[in-house]
Amino acid sequence: MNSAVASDLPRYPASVTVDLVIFTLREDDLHVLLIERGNEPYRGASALPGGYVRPRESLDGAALRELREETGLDGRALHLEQLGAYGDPGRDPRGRVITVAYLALGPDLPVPVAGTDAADAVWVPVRRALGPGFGLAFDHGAILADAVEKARERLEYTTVAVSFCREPFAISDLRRVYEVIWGIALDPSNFRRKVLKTAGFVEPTGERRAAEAGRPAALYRFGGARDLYPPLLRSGEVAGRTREAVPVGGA
Amino acid sequence: MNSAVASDLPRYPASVTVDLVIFTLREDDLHVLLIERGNEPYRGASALPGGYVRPRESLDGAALRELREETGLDGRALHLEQLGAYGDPGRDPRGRVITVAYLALGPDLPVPVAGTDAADAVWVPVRRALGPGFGLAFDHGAILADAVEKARERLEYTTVAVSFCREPFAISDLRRVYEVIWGIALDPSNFRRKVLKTAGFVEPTGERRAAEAGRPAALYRFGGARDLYPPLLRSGEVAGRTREAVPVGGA
DNA sequence: CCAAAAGTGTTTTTCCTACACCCATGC
DNA sequence: GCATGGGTGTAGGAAAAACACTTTTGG
Repeated sequence: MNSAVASDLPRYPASVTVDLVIFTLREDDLHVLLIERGNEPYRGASALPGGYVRPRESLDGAALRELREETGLDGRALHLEQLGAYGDPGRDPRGRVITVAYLALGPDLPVPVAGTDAADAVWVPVRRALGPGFGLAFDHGAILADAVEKARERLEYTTVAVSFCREPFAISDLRRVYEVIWGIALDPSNFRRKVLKTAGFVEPTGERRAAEAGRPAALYRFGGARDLYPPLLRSGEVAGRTREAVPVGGA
Repeated sequence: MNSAVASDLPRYPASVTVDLVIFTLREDDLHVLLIERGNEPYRGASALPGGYVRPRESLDGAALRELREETGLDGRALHLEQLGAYGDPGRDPRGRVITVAYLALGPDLPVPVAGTDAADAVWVPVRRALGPGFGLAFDHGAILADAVEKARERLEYTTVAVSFCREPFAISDLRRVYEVIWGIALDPSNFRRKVLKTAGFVEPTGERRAAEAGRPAALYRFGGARDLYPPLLRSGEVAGRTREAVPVGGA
C-alpha cells in the first residue's frame, strides 16, 4: 500500500531468471533450442534454456552468459533483445520466480557441443514445439508463442532477418528467412528490389556463389542499417504459393 | 552454472517491483505522473509511481493495482502494456531490485486526489522531466525515455492514440495527440482521410461540437480496431510547421 | 466582412504488385 | 537443349503528399 513511497526496504523475496528463445533456420524451417529438464519440476519435459540472474549481474549480462553457456556463441555475433517479463504467481511450483525472456536470432548454429551445459540441448522445429502433445515446461509455451510473433513483427520493421544468414549471403537466402518465418511465399523480384533499394540493408561483396542449380547468385553482406523505412509489410504475399505457417494464436 | 538444468531451488533472492509511466496530454503537452519520494534513497527526488509486486499477484495485476492506487482510475479504461524489465545490479542502492515497467496512456486525467497514496503525485511535462537538472530517482530517467519512444512507435502501428482522447472527440483532437507526441505537424486533410479510411479506427457519433473558433467539428468515438494497417508512419511531416519534439536519445 | 478551423477535391509522386522476359549455369 | 534459379523491365494501381479551395461558425 505504501507503494507511492516505495522506499521501504526490499520485500517479498523472489527469484529472477532469464530464459532464452534462440531461433535459427535449419532445413528451411524455424527451429528453437530446447533443453530436457533433468530435475523436478517438469522433469523430462522440454524447456527453454535459462538460469538464475546472479547477484551482481545485469539482465542483459545474464542473457549473454546463458547464451554463451548454451550455444558456445558470442552474443555480440547474433541479435539479442528482451522480449518481456513473465511473472504469474503460479508459473513455477517452487515459489515466486519471475523470468525475463530474451529473443536471440542466429544463423544455422552448430548442434550444441557435448561437455557443456547444453549437452542435452536440441534444435526443435517451432511448429512441433508449439504443437499439441509437446508440453513445454512452465509457461514456456506462451513465451515461445510470443517470441514467434515478435520475430515476425521485427522482420517487418527492422533488418534483423540478416541475423539468420551467415555472411556472405544471397538475396534469396534472405528471402527464405522471411518466407519461413512469415509462412508465406514472396515474389522474388519484388523482394529483391525492395531489399536493394533500402539503404544500408545489404551491400554487395562482388562475389558470386556456385549454383546448385541455375544462375550463380551475387553475394552480399549486412549494410549496417537497423530500421527498415518504409517497412516490409507482411501483406505482400504471392497467391497460390502459401507456405505452411507456424501456427500461433492471433497476435 | 547449472543453468541448463534450472531445476534447483530458487536462489539469489531479489525484490520485484512494477513502475508505471503514466502519460496524458495536458495543455497540448505530454505529461507524466511523478511522485515525490518521502524516504531514502533519493528522498525528495521525483520518481515514477510504483511498488512491490505481492506474493500472489501477477505482474499485470500489480500494475493495475498501482494504477488504481495512484490515479484512482480503472486500468481497463486506459491503455496499459508492459514496457520491459530493468534490473541493473546497481539500480537500487538498497539491494537487488528488478522492476517491470508499464506504459499507461489516458485522457487528460484529474489531478491526483489528496488522501490517496498519490497525494504527492503531480503531472510533469515530459520535456522537463527528461531535461537537465531534473534528476529522476533510480534509473527512472532511462525508463521514461524508453517509454516515450515506445509511445511514439505505438502511434504508428496501433490505434492507441484514442486512449488520450475523451469520447466523443474530434479528428483534430486525435491529430493533436500525434503532433504532440511525435513533435511534428501533420497535414489536417491528409490525416483526416487516413483516419477515416482505416476501418475501425473511429466511428461518427453524429454530433458536432460548438466551435471555439471556426466551423464546428464532427464528433467520433473509438471504432474498436487495435492495429493500424497500413501504419501511419512518422515521415508524413508538414514542412515548416515542425513542433518542438520531446528530446530523447535516438531510438 | 474577416478570421479561423473543418472539411472536400485534385494533382503529383512514390511505392507496391503482377507478370513477362532475359541470363547464366549444370546436366 | 532444357531445367532451374538469378536477375531486369515495365505497366497498372493504391496510397501518400502537397496544396488549392469550399464550408461553417464567431466576432
